[in-house]
Amino acid sequence: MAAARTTRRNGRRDALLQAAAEVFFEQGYAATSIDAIIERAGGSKRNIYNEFGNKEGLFSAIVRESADKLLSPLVIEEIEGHDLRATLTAFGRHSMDAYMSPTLIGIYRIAVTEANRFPDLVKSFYEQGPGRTAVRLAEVLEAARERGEIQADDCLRLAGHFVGMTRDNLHLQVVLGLRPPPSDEEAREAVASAVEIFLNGVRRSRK
Amino acid sequence: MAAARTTRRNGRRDALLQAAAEVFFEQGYAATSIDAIIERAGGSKRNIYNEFGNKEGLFSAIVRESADKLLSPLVIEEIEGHDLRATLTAFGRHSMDAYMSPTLIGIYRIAVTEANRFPDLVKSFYEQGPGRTAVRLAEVLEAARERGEIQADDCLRLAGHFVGMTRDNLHLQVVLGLRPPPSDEEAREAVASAVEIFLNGVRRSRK
DNA sequence: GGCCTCCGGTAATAGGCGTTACCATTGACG
DNA sequence: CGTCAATGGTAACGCCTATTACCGGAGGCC
Repeated sequence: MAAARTTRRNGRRDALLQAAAEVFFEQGYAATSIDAIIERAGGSKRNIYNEFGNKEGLFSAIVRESADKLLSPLVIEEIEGHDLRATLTAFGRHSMDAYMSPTLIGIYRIAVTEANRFPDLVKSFYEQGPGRTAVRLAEVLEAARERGEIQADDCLRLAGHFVGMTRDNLHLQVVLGLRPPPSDEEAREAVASAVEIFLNGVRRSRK
Repeated sequence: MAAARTTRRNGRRDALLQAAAEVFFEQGYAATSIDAIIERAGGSKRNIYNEFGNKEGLFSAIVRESADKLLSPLVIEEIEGHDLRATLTAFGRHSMDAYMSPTLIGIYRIAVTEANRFPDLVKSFYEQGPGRTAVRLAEVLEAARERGEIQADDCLRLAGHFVGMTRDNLHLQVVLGLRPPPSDEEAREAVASAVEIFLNGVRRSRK
């Protein structure tokens, strides 16, 4: 059967993706050479060109597959049902973990510079990630608004404020390589503080 | 006198910086060729190598000089003296204008990808820009805390929350090229909304 | 005006890049 | 066991890049 050949091929495919991701995230797209990837993955360039067609194809595959892997739990997971504070806290923690993961930091770094080269890729990355997160959170807030727990004009804007508050300067510093990702403890504190301010800020008593 | 020669030289220097900035911000560091810069600026490569030594020197000069130009008003300007709402609003508007300016967006894009190549440059960029902004805002908040207007544990963290809230997903979308910088009207609304939530959130009455 | 220094344009150098042509090898299949 | 298609390694190609060697000319200085 051809199955053996196929699984070996998939293993090699994964190894290539893994190695390529490392180099791309370290060096950026333009500064990464196919040779450098092969040096890390073993084998020969022919592997890459057989599997992904060219450099752009390889990079697209990386972004698509790692974004899928990292972002889908954020959407699927059901974090409603508790009170708003618990929901926001869980939400904040999940999105913080996702955004600070080395893979997403790497993708973010390249997405930012190569937005011109890969506009579609970047667009779908945003919509599956931060965009969808904000929309999802806006729905939660909308429900709370209907229950009379909070006061709000524009729930989507509010959602943006919340995720912005959790991102903070932390994300910026990590992305710029000025500090390592936060520990669990730091993440917990940052989210708790943001939740507190946010809840107070949008409480029904508001002006 | 050698003055004529010197001013002509400075004019050329500025033209080079200007053209180089455009290309760097459009294409990224690695993908930008010296030839492309010269094509836009006129003259010959020798100009660049005489003036800046090499590609890295040119890029460093761009970042240093435009960061100076854009960020210093944010620090020097005295926006205290009014009540906290007015101060926060002015602060939010100024920082939003700065962060959304094409130049700073361009620098940000490259800083993110080339953090490995220019660690010192990136560090000083952060410290002169977002870092100093947060520290400055923290002082303002600290004063308000001492006056009993707000309740707070960690004013620096609070300051981070505020700037994060104004950055929102807006900054992300602009940086990814998914939308143009906000109009004055949009900026005004976003800042007003953030100020409102923030003020409510940290008000003395807080729990 | 003559000298001399500095500046800027041209073209060369040396290396690196993505991509592909070519060939040896391998492993499935009858 | 022989055939054949797919696979993967090597080396080459053509292009592009940062950097510099060289040289002609312009402008300050005496």
